[in-house]
Amino acid sequence: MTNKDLANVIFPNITKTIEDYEKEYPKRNLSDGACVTRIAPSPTGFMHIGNFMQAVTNYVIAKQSNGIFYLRNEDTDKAREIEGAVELIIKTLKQYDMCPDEYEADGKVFGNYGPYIQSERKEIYHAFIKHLIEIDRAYPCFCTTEELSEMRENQETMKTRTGYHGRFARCSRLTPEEAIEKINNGEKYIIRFRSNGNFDNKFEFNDLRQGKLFLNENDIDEVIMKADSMLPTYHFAHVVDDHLMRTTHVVRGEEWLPSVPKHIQMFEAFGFEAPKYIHTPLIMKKEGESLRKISKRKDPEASMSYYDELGYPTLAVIESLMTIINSNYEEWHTANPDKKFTDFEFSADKMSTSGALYDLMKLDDISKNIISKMTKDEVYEESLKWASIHNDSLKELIEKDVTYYKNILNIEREQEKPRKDIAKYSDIENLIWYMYDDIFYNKDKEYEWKNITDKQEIKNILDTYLNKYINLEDKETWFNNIKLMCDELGYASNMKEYKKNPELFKGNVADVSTVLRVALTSKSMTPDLFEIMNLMGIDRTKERYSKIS
RNA sequence: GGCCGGUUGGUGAAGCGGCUUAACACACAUGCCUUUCACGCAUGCAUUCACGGGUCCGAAUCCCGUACCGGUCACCA
Repeated sequence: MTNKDLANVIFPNITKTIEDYEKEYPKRNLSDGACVTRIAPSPTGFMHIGNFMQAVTNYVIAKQSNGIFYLRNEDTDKAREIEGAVELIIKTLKQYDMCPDEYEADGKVFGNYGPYIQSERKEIYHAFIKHLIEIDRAYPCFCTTEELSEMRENQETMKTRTGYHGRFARCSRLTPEEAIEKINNGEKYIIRFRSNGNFDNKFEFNDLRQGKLFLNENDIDEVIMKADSMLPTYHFAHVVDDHLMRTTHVVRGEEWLPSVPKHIQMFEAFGFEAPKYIHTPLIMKKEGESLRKISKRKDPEASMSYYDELGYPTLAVIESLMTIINSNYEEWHTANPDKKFTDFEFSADKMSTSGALYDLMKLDDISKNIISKMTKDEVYEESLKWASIHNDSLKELIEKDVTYYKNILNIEREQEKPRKDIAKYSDIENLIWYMYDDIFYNKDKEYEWKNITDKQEIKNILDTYLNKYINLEDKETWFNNIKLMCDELGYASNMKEYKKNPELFKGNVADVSTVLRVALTSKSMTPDLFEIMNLMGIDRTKERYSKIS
């Protein structure tokens, strides 16, 4: 009996050959230099910011080379699969305007290189495994879990390298006859790849980010097909899928680097060219003195839903990630303010080498800049979209009077140097509530008086203002009136003079303005007072001032 | 423990043997401008690149060792 017989015993119904599949999934017809990238999540839960960062990287590489960015659902671990996980990832990608060119969802396949769900590719994997068995590069292994862990313990006490290799690889020495007999006896088995490597040999591997690396050859006979589901392990699926789907660049987490020798070996066994690899740093978080991987349980910001809930513009999240992906992104962006992030020339070797700390402050800064450059209509639309899902009271506020809301947003906006106070849509409510009378009068608030706190003096300023000086014609007249009032009441209307001889005055025009501001809004920090007063109108201003006592 | 990688300010980092008295950005501080805050502008913030040794006329940059940090060693991806 031969390996061919063995292969037929294991896969009696597999008739397609790997050549058939080669023809079915031919090399993609793309322009020179076009990159085919992918995001290959396993559907085990939420969308992690690290996965998302890889998605952004893949997306940028594909888009800027006129290539293809596709999504492959790696659902070979049925035990860990969580329903709806991939749908969430696709939804997130679409939300961020990074929809894959090819993917599969809701029973529909988009693209010619599918299925894009691994559990639907079983037959393909089987054909490839069958081929390996035929050429004696794979074999069934009948070792039980118990035997394997016993072996491991032995290896540990003997202080030898653990794993199924060399003389420890018992089943690798089974003849086809023996193997077939065991199978016929109903013994459970898995399929292992037959390594031809020598751990003491090094080979050169070129990672596009890390550069030249010298890695030990793999000598472990890795499991390539699992017993119960007959589905492939990650390693094998990676080799088959990325070849058949004609992936040119694999961007994946650094945690995969140690298994590169296995993957290279498998590509070689088939005579396939391996893709180019970019192993990306993990996103880290500082905890006390030490760094650790950003974690789903401890760090809410690890989940993409965090940014959604707080209402960060999608572009802000992407750009903040871009600054980690390539730290020269920011400089490029200031030099090319009108270009899209996909136009940025990504270079793998500029990726950071150590684990990046995700900086929420930086995100806020980027986000403030982005929102400040939006028109009032854009902010209105985006904030309403956000509020409709995440904040009922803001939604109500907006819809009560859309024009008024837009006018509020427009204070110090749509000008050359716009105000930057909104980092995320969830900030808005707290920034504008005092513009609404029903909230203003019902809210339990404190007036943030500054230098002038004497009730009598405040009353005096407000009364004088209301009686003689209130004027909303234009900003200049308005402010001139305030200055005139300052002169009358003994406050300095000119800051320079005040600074020269502060003792000559009761205070200055800034102090007086602050009183007018706080009395109107209760806050010492607001956008331009004239515009606020103008928006509210004289009657509402009088009303609010009259409530101060 | 084996293998691989990393270590530049509060943070992200640039630099890859002389152009560095270590870029840029965030944060922070101060000043200016200003009706406050913010915006904007200006200035300051690592005499030093984990530590020790070596190579060299010259090192953050190359080599060796030490320490620390991270990844990985599953029928998980």
